[in-house]
Amino acid sequence: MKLSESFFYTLREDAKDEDSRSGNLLVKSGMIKKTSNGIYMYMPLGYRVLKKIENIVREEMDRAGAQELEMPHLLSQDVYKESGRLDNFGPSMFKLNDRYNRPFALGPTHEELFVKAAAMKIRSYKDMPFNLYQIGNKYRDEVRPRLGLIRVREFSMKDAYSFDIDSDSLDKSYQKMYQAYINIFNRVGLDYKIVKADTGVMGGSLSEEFQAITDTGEDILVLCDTCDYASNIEVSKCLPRKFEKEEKLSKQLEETPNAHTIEEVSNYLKIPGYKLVKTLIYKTSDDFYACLVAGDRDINETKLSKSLGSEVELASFEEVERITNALVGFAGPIDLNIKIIIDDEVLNMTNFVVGANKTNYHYTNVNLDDFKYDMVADIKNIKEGDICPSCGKRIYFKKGIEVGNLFKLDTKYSESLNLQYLDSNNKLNYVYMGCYGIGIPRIMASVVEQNNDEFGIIWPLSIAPYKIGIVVISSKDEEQMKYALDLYEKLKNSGYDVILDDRNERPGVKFNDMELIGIPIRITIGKKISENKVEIKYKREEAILIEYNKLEEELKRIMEEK
RNA sequence: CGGGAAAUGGCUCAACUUGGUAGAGCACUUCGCUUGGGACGAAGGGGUUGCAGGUUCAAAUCCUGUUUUCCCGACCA
Repeated sequence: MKLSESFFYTLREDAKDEDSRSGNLLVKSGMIKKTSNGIYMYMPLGYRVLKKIENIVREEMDRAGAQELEMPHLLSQDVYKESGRLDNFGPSMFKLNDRYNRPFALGPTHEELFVKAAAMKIRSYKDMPFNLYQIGNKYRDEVRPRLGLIRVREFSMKDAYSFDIDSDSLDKSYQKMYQAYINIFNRVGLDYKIVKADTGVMGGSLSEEFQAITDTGEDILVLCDTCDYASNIEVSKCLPRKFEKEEKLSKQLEETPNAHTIEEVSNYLKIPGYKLVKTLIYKTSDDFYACLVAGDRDINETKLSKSLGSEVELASFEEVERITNALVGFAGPIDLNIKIIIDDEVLNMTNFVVGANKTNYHYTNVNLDDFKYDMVADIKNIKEGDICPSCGKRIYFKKGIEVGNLFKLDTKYSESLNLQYLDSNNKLNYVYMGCYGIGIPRIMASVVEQNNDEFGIIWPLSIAPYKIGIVVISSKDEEQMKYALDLYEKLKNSGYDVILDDRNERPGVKFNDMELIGIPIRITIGKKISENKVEIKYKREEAILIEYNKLEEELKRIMEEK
């Protein structure tokens, strides 16, 4: 592509409405443009990157034996009614009506349709295994779109679905996808971790995530270098701490004026947070629960909701005050008339402090015999520096962007949508499914988050919009232009992605643009061309001067090496 | 859906407090000059100030409503 004859622009100023480094760089370099909150145009340059990522994904999926197809995005809501997920998605599904007022939706995910597709083929155990996938847009009315391409409402996703006769066979299909994912994320040049994760609205028995490591990430990863433990904090186990044994004392009502928060109470009573027990009131669709954790811990709502078998939500201030007969901040388990769940760590605690369900009062020296509880479970978040649930050494945190996930769905959807097959004993069985997602724009954003500097993006060769950029120092110099055009044609004919910056601009403008849009290999044709020499530069490394006719050799070397 | 901020040529912002009919830099057009790190000079074009009401002789400016965007807390690729 010749820049002088192309749609090409970059911005000089930062984008005012972007809140992430990657979003800002992608907008500034003319790759994307926001049209609405969480909805973007992909400009020609950005579109090339997107398509290159898609193609890598496609190649690896095909290589793993999956077959590509295309599903509609406009779907009757009946599709989700059948599986019972219409309510599950709730407001995050874009809903609309057709002219006869029949309810439709823009597809947020496609398990149901793939089951229908699979049903066209599956009759007997001989019909499996197989794996179907598509690369297409998903629509989700996210609560808060943000961070450029990281959380958007319309995005291209690769979603694959495997169909197997039993759990062992599913495991093999799953492993194939796992390996394909490793290949994909290596090829796009991401620094990532694979972590255990929550199965969420997808359901099923196992979920793992591929997480791009970056501080911009929205997820917290729990990692251990000693044993390779890696988990999303949402589902990470947290072993209870042991505390020093103490003689049990009897409980005391103590005035704690205006001490609502753990910090205020621990300051007022001059005791550390781990001598307090926090009581938080949660509600499910039909009940309230008091949840107790050590004062210096946070509740993990994912684990809590797993333990209760229901979605949970923090009760409102009004509800808390009605239940405890006290202002918020003084809730406690003693004489409380709702179900009580205690974190397993509380079992190890003695002589602790709890709210007294009376404004401005707490109980001190409380022990487990002082109140009844209905359930013990691990409902706390693990903290940095806690011991590793797997090997007992210390864990640490990193932030990540979820770029891919794998789920073992087992028979969840085949049961709700009645997908069965006949086994060799002439018995009907439910099909075992797995589903596997990759967010294409998220890869794009994550790669930018991980590969940029003060000048701009630094694309890896594999997904750069163009691998090579030729800069002509003076477009009015006939000799320079002659060689540049010659080189441009030659490289293009050899199959390289190449752009030629032949604009009538000063060299600084051209260099800055090449760096902003992140072209990995820059060839500069300037005055030295009269001595048959040009400059070649890989990413931000030092430029080197080489003979014009040794260029192709050098390019080959770079492509192979990097 | 809650809490905070903003909306003015293509972009980044000023003028608003104290109403008087909109300005700068960048970008753009033409000419000249310049070409190894976002040059320079001259002359130009472009905005009914997010939208709708209201107050006023007069509204970018004050008031009310509304929409959109951004930031802080509950979803997921």
